[in-house]
Amino acid sequence: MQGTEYGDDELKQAMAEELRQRLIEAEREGRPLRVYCGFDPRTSDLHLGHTVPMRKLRQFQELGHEVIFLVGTYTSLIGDPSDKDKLRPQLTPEEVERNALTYAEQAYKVLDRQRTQVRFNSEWLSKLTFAELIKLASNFTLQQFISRENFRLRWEKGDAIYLHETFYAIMQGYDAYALRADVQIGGTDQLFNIVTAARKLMTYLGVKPNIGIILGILPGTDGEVKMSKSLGNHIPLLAPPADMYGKVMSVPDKAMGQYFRLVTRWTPPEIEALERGMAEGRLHPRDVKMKLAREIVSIYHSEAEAEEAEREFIRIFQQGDLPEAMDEYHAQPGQTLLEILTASGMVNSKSEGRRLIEQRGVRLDGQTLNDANAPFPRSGVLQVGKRKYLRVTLN
RNA sequence: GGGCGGUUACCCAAGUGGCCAACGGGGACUGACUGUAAAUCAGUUGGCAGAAGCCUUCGGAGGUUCGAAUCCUUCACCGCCCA
Repeated sequence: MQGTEYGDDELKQAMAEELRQRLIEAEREGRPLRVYCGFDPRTSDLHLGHTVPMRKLRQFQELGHEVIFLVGTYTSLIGDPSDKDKLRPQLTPEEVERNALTYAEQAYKVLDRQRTQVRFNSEWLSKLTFAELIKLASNFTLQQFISRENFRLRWEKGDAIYLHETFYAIMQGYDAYALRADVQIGGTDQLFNIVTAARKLMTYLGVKPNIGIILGILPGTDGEVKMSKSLGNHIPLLAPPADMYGKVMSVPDKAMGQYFRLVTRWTPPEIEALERGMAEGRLHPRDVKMKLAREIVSIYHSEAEAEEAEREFIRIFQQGDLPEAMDEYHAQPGQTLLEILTASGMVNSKSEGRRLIEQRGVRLDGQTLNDANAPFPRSGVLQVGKRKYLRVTLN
């Protein structure tokens, strides 16, 4: 149960106990547990946050259980209204299909391809009739929804809550029923959907309710809020090794514990040893974070690439050296600094370039440049801000 | 269906005829400090030019005015209250 977070000890114990019972039961029936987690294919760009439930699925897989990777195709067709007033364009079935495939492909960085069933919830949700929906919906009251924190806050703020948003819980509950799931995995934001909605509907429909495994939410690189692409605090799974390493290093110290538990392969005793080491001052947080970064890059790339990324990181940030690879730009004679900055895409506009120059953020081979309109002096490495480099050659 | 209120830059939000490219906060970016950070401090945050200045922006479209984010008309969307 590492990394779980029910926010309620009683619930946690009840779920742990029920899981134990279900395991015994399944054992007796000579079957594995059916474990699933749903994923939203609205985006195809997975990040570390997505891997948290996947990692838990993987553990079940390794213990020989049946794992279902459920793609929420039907949900995506409808379009998630949770971003209040922004109308999301509805995705076409083709787009959803395409996203789903690249999604699953990235998921196999964590999951065992051979032992993963991929299912799409449109399979059964598209066949539900209105009459069936009425019956399902009659299991819930408006009060239940309004008392959920995310709805309550919006309710109190006077923000719109659309009627069909309440369908989400019902749809998800029906997924669990359709799959006859023993266990459903999700983040704390899914607590209501998994524990309340799914269990209620499954019981109503006459099957054994699923057991919820509720995982903590991985904070983004800011260390504060949930990792998400739209907040720009995400670490994409497809990030190159050096970039991934650097992004992990930029995570504030206080969030390290959550990273240890949610996205590494480390065992609880190993994690405890690291934390104790830091608390007692024997281990430097920086070194521990470097170990963390190396671990994460190893998972998604390789041991060798992780070491390479680390060397690169040490060279650039700890020794102030230059990165090995950088973009090149061939300057024309007489071209000004400002022109080169914009033409090479180092800045978005001339105003931005001027601003950076004024702020002493533009350097050529370590020497600050301060004249935007002067012709570029010579070949060399142009650095903009902390981490943008460009090799400029001037004939 | 009726009455009222709202829609401002990446987000929240102030501004109710000129002093508005638009207060403040968050975020982001730059610099200092550092462990790469975080915290802190200083600065920047529409574009063109960088001297003055010009252009585009305050839900959409039109109008009034020397002049509009601010007034009027209309359309769209949202909220509240009443039915």
